[in-house]
Amino acid sequence: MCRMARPRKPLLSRDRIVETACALVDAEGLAAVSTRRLAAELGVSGPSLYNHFRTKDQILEAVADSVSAQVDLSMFDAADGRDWRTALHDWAVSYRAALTRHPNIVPVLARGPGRRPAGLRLADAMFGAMVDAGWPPAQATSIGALMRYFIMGSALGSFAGGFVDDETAYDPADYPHLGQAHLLADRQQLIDDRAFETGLRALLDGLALQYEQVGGAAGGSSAPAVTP
Amino acid sequence: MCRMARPRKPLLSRDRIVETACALVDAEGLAAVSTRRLAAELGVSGPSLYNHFRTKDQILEAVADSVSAQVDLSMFDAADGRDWRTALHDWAVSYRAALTRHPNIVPVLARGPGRRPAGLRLADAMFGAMVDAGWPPAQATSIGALMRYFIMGSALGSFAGGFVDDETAYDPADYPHLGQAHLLADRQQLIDDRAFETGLRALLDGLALQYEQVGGAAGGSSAPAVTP
DNA sequence: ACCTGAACACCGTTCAAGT
DNA sequence: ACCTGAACACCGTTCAAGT
Repeated sequence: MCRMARPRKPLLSRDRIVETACALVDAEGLAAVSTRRLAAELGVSGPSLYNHFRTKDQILEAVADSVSAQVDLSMFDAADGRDWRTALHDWAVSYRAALTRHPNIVPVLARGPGRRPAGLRLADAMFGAMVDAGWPPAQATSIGALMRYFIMGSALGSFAGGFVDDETAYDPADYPHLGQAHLLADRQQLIDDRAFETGLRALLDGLALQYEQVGGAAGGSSAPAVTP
Repeated sequence: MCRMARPRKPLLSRDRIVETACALVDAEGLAAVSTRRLAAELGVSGPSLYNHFRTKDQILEAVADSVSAQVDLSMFDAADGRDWRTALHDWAVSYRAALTRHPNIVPVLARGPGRRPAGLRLADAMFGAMVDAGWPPAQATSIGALMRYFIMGSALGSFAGGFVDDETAYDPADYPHLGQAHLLADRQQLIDDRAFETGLRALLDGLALQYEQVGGAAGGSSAPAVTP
């Protein structure tokens, strides 16, 4: 039919692999991703993937990075150091929202940014914003770390979902205070949302206290800097 | 030589399997634990394990629970509700210490207590102590959850170790604030320790603020209770 | 350049067989 | 009761072969 020799389009691309892998992880979990299964989902045979990624792990890393890329960083743009608290809050909420949209990939994200570009952009933006806001670099590093602990921990496993949804699971003789624990599974999202908000507020309140002691405001962009 | 027919001791026991599995996880990571490898370490063949555990996952659950059992809970014994802050601090430190002694099993622990006895004892003790200290049950649940987020997150992956130890890894053109990030890998433990202490202090400071608002002290054992 | 089938050295788990 | 070898249906990855 067609006389012109047109180049056949490749069946696969990195983007298509990452998208399909992400959908598979979301739908069936990390364990469901085998190279053969993923390839089948893409309509090719297993080894084909190795033309586009060096290992299966790099596919998962790419999925993780695509999730990191969904985190809003625009709150750090306003170079006004005075509002570090609001920025940190909004960033944390956006970060957690991205993770809870794809909870099954969190264990991969939790390994750290490594060489993943979106993960590094995220770390860079928040560290820079804290330093601009007047936090000493060592403290800004601590804030980056502790926010990460809290956010990853909150997304890694539901607290409520960690209990079994079975009335008879927790004998009051063994665990006198866990009588209602099996109910947690029901209201998972509500309980985890509330705990996250409570913890985030406590964290920010506590950091604000430390910010006063460190005299952070002096380093902000709206005041003369005292540190180099 | 021996005339008496003495019953031959079984080669395996649940305890010996758990101990060996824990040592293997510590030394070589979760990925190194296959039933065949673990069995070889124990001097038996792979399928033998199934006489003592129903699945490989249950072996890992048992390892995780043995780590939970190392967490000190004695600070919750003193039924004196007034010192919830100190108790919570000491508990968090002991919890994290247990996890960082066995970091490779943390992903399993992070799935939640489920039906693991030591994990449930831990949740029960801390929830009970917070309620005794005057926290309303819903708030005590939030505290249990948010402490868990923070502690698990801090143990799950080193923040510092999540960066690559390579001077050329982070181009300042791409990541203007990550110039020193490759140094983090060097001082991993120091940086993570400091971030944990900073975060824990902030969390407790923030919770103390909320405790005042909730009028928590009124429910403590040293004052007349106002709630049923 | 990109995809394939065959192959290698592994997996977790089951089961009939031994003691 | 507890351990074994053989077997099943899988893995991730390599590689020579095709286009």
